[in-house]
Amino acid sequence: MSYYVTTPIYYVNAAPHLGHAYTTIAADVMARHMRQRGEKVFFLTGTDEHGEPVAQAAERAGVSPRELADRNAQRFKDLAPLLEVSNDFFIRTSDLPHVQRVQDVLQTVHDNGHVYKGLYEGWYCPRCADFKSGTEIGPDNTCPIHGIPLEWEHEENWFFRLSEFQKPLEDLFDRRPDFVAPRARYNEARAFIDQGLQDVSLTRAKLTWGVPVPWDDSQVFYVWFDALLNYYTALSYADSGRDLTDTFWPATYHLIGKDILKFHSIYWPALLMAAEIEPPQHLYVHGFLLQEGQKMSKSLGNVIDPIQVVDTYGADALRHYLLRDVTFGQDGSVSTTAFESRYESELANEYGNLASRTIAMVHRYRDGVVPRADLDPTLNADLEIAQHVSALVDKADLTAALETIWQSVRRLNRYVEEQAPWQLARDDSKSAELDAVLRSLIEGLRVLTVLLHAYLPAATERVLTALDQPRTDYAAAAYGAAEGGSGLGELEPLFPKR
RNA sequence: GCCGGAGUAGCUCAGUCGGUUAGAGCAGCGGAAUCAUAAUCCGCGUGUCGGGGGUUCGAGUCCCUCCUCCGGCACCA
Repeated sequence: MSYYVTTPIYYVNAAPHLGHAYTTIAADVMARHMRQRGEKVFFLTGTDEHGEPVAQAAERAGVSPRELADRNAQRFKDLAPLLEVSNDFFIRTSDLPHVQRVQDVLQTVHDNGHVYKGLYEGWYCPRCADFKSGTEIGPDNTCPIHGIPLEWEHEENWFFRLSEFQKPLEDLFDRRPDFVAPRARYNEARAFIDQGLQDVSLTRAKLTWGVPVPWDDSQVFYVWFDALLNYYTALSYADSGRDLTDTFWPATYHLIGKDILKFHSIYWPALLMAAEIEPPQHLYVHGFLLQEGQKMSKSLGNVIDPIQVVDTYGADALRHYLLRDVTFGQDGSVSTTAFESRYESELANEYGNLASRTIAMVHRYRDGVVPRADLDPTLNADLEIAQHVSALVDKADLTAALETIWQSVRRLNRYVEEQAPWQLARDDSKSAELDAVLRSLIEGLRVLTVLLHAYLPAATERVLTALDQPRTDYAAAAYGAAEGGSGLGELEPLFPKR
């Protein structure tokens, strides 16, 4: 089966921050997990580069929009490897093949009769690259997000007949109750549809930094349509010379933040239907990371800097923290003290030290060779959790999946205390017992490490190397999948105390 | 105003179809152990499950109502 997961493309004008890292990490965990299961995976992230704000910033900087975009996109591109993120491609909406493909698709929408010419006017925020209405307009006609004055704009442009898709969208939502998750977000989108859809402006006349409208060269496409199409266009050129569209479309999961729900749950499927392309399978809407009860925002200056955290603690630590401390799908608070606490008590003390003590005991008591003994069956229930974990990841319940694994990490530490191998080692008549305990511990550690691999790619790699059991495929996550007899290497502390 | 979500131990949160004395982690206190990154393990909670009312043999879990916070939409401007 094929599995296609995407992050939103990040607007290139902003600097990468924890929120970007969060979504990207979550998508990466899903992608890595599915690869372990042998699925054919494609994982896409990238940057959204068109629109007025970039053009303006470029002008201020005295460079072309393209040059500015090149410079800023690089920061997002660099973030992925830093976070141990394994995206298969990084799309930029300024990529020529993307631009061409957007034109193709939207030409089809036009040719299918879903586009007409109309007059658009309203209050426009150049930084949002969007017209504003209703409560979106702050006091004295300012943008409530940016606080800057809105500009009254009116222009003739092309409209997309969104209203025609009222019924098709209702049908889509009726037919597929899991189209948008969590449920609360489904309801929210559904409510928006139920109140009646109005046509939306598809193009802009005043902009130059955008995808030109093929049937009207005085216009470019409104940046949102250009941006949404990235999920589809990327497949056509990501793998040079080969079109992956038939393999991976429709996308399995678009991960998005709740702020862009409307575009993804309404405009996007409607647009695809207008182009006679199948809508994606699932949208999964995660929450916001809050600090001291407030949404993180650069302007508030209260952001945990992911680059700094990775620098000090490593990418695994950040990945673990974000998916463990914040229930995926809900808003959650984050703080440096909570981060440090998770790092020390869970990564260093529980998992890291479990690996250290287990491997050390095999070295000390059995010269570093895992005994060929039977496994202790009392651990079966705690270690045969692979199916349960994968079922949770299928639902994008990444926090519950990690919690499930972690229960068993704790179980193994308890097992060490219960069995007290150091006492068995003092009594020659207990030698067989000690063999069984050590073998079971090593095997348990290995199973949990395979399961954790999607979350902690770097640390688990080191553990599996030390165990001389490099397999990470999902079948290897079965208790007993590895035989005894391996010679163990050394393992430096996985998560050293800071 | 309408719709949704949330309100559970000092903190962060689980509680599936209503059912045994309401749970976990963290923090705190006491203890055990010594394989390990002084890492682990055990023990210790008198919580008005936001308030009130109702249904039920039985409600954190269902219904009504009110309060607070968050979000979506609408209205006003």
